[in-house]
Amino acid sequence: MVDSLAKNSPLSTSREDYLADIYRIQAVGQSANTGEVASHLGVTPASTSAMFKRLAQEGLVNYKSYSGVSLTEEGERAASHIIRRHRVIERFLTDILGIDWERVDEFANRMEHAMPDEVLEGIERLLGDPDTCPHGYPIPSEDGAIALASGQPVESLVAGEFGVIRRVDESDAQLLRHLRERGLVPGTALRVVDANAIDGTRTLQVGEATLVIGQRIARALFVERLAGSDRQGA
Amino acid sequence: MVDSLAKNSPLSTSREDYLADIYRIQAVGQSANTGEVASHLGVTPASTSAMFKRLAQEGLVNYKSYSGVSLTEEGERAASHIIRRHRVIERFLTDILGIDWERVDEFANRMEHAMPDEVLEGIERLLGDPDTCPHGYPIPSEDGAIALASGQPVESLVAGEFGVIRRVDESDAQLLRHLRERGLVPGTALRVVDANAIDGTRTLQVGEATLVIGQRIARALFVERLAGSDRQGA
DNA sequence: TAGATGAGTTAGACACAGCTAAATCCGGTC
DNA sequence: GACCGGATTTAGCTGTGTCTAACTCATCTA
Ligand SMILES: [Mn+2]
Ligand SMILES: [Mn+2]
Ligand SMILES: [Mn+2]
Ligand SMILES: [Mn+2]
Repeated sequence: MVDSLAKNSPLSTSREDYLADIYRIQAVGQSANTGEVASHLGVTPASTSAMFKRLAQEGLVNYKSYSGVSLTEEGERAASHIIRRHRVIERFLTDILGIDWERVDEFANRMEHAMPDEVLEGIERLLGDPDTCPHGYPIPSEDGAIALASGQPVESLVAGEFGVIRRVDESDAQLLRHLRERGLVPGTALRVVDANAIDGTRTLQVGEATLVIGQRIARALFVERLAGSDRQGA
Repeated sequence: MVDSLAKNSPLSTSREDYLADIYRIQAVGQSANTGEVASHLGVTPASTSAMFKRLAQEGLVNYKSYSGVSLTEEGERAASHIIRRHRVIERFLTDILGIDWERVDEFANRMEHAMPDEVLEGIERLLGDPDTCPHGYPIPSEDGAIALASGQPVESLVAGEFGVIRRVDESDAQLLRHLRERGLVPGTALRVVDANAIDGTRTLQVGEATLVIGQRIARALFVERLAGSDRQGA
């Protein structure tokens, strides 16, 4: 309590990156421990340990030695603010500047710390207040409210089912490029033609094309299942 | 020479700000001494002195103790690159986002350090490769070439002369707001109706309106003189 | 249940970029 | 030509965020 008197001083770039990473880890239900965060951010566990202590000191996380951190209410507010920036910037880069979606995370990761609020709002207006980043993840509103990440993995669909891609795993640029080149992006409709139980491959109908995907991709595509899941031959 | 082996590592935010400031000082023919730079950047002379030493070490400036710095060729290249970013971002903020021109310097000053080259190029394309920042200062090309700052102060015009505003002093946000509110922006044509020798005020004809300006503004507006400088009554 | 093992923390160091206070220099003034 | 005052530099310190190396803890195994 004593610490949070010097309020409203902006968080350092490093703090913002740590908080956002903790947020993303928590969002998928994992626990944010030292090693996890360290490897995501490309720093040593020692550095992460030191930062956990600082963040705890400042009331942004709850920190129990040897067992990781969780965001406090204040930390969550700060984190969602950065995530919001990150995702809006990604949208800007793809939609307005035409940059490939596998590169925008890296760029947004730098820009997110330097964007004044007014500029972010201007960009949002320009974009028409988008709901998600280009990869389909929800953009938190200014008060921190955020929709649930939508969709279930294609892996969970059985032969004959229809779905629309709502979101894709955005953690690997190679994978993202691969998906883009095949048109596997949010908004695309598909049908699972066949699921091969032996080797885990699936055959998808995407528009006119048919393509076979493996487990990796079946787990990276999150779809909204459509009602017309009729038996395949008809 | 020995130092510049570890090339291409990006310059720190601080170094970029110092270099850009030295560049701007040199561009108006002044010499970049410790006090000047310190007061522009809002740091102490001691800090500036330390930075001068670092920049000299790295081959970015020539530094003679007690007599200031000048940019080396390499330093000038780096500086013009930052100035370029700064001015392109300013254009983006005014032209695309509609932010008032008296606020964009502050924003651009943060954003200029975090903008990847590809993003800057995308923004330039979007803007149609502008020649100047919103205040009329030339944008250096990617190879560092830069046009001369155009125009002569309104102060140098005599009664009856016509001019078009090409550039305005951008160092004071208050002044910029004042100018904007009166339509005194690049591209605006004006005529000097009268120059009062006693108190230094001038009467300008701007479109339909007539307005009286003092010395401060007469020195802040840089115009291109137009040929039709006919005597006033006839 | 006593180690072994691997994850996590601490200790000590470094680079950066800022500060204050105390020298020091340099360009005039007398 | 000595001296004075303001500008500049130096000395010493701080805070941030990183690292490596050495440690300590928690847990799982034998
Ligand atoms: Mn970041
Ligand atoms: Mn994304
Ligand atoms: Mn800057
Ligand atoms: Mn400008």
